[in-house]
Amino acid sequence: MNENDSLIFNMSDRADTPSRIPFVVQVVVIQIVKELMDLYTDHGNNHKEIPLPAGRLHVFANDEIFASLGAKVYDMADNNLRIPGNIHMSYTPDAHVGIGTCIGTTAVWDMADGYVSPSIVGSDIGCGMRVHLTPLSKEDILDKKVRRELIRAVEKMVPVNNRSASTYQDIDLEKVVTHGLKGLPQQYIPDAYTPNRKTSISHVENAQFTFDTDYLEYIQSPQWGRGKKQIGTLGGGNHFIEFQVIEIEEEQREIADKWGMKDGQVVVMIHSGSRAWGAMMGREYKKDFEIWMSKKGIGTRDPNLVFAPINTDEGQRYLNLMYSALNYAVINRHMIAYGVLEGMKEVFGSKVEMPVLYDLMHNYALEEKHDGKSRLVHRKGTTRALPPGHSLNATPYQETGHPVLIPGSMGTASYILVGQSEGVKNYYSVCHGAGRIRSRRATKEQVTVDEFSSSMKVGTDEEILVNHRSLQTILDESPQAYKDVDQIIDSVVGANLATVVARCRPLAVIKGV
DNA sequence: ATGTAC
Repeated sequence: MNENDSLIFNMSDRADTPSRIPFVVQVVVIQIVKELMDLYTDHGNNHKEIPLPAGRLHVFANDEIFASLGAKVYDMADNNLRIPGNIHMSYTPDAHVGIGTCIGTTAVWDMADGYVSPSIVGSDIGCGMRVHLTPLSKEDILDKKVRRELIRAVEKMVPVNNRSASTYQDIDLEKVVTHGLKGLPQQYIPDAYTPNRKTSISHVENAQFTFDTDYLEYIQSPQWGRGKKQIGTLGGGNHFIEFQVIEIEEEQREIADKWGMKDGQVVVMIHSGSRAWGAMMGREYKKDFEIWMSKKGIGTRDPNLVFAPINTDEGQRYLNLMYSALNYAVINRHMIAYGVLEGMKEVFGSKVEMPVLYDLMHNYALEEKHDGKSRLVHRKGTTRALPPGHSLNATPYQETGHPVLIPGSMGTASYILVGQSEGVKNYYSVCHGAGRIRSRRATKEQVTVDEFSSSMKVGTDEEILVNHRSLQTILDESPQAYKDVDQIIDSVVGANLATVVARCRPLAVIKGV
């Protein structure tokens, strides 16, 4: 992609991010930023530092990806840097324009006197990834008939249509948003998730986020109904369930062994979030922040970017309720996986085990200790990648560091990485995926179904099977909508933020609508 | 991303 293309893309994205300042002024801003872009410092190892008018932006990208970033993403970073007291702001190579803040942003404030921004967390709070290992190898599901059967069996348990209701009526919503995985009935923490029942939830990043439950009183009654109805449902857009086959990276074979991963093994990768529960939170509390800002006379160049100090009623209400959405997202992925396990049992027999490898998020703000200080780390489309030995690692991963789950696109590859100690320079944040190069609308206009189906190898023995009769309905999720994931991985590996443990190629894909 | 918002 050349620079002109990226500029056109970013200009057309303006429609999604309306701004109250006149168009002419925006052009001037972009030109100022463009001049400053030439003044960036190159630290080497895919790490660039850009002196924007409002502060410094770190960019972790190889030269090719760096050259493809349009002016609009720098304009957005400049807006975000205007929030007082920012300590660190960065882009991972998958950075692209989002609402108020780019996807691919890591932004940090001190807990003591810092700010929180629902715009930097983004709309799908707690959205993230989960991977389960299976006892199957590629040969077991190469037959298309078997894969079709598997897709059908999973769809019986995991609703993929927007309005279909949860399979589970015996889950107490208040319990799970309060206690996370610990609030689930015991039968949903099956032995088959792990050889040892006791460890199954210690494998995930956070089994429970604690918060002041008095704030749950702010949740309106329709939300409780909707939340209950959507437990264990997939959602639409980029959310998916994939059956993938893994190839271990030679140099990391030792870690792969410890994680129980083998060459040619089939794994289940899940991408989903907090559904309507978290979406409501973002919408509802954005209003709170707007009122706070107008009371204080604080304006922004982008009305979609709202923020308030952590130590305000508004900040506290948002943070506490955001944690309920993180709990929702984790149990939602857990229950999706439970549905997949039931589907697997139907096809491969009741003895199938499906241990969870890991579950982690890429949209949230979390209090973390850095340099001995408590800081609020916002990750909007970035993934935490803790290095070996870091004390925040989940118990089974203390020694190795935890698996970092990075989806590609449905026609390419996904990756499992592990963090590096040098990642401290970016608050241990890496990319969250390939990142879009085209908006949904632009993809539908520019990519044909033929191009899409040829990248899915339709009609060949290597065909990646999809649960949709026609690819037309999910055209905006075609591989052509995304950056080249190999370039993204090359960027973070070259920046010494993480290394590759395994490459995962899709064999079957389940998408929502 | 979202029973796609006012």
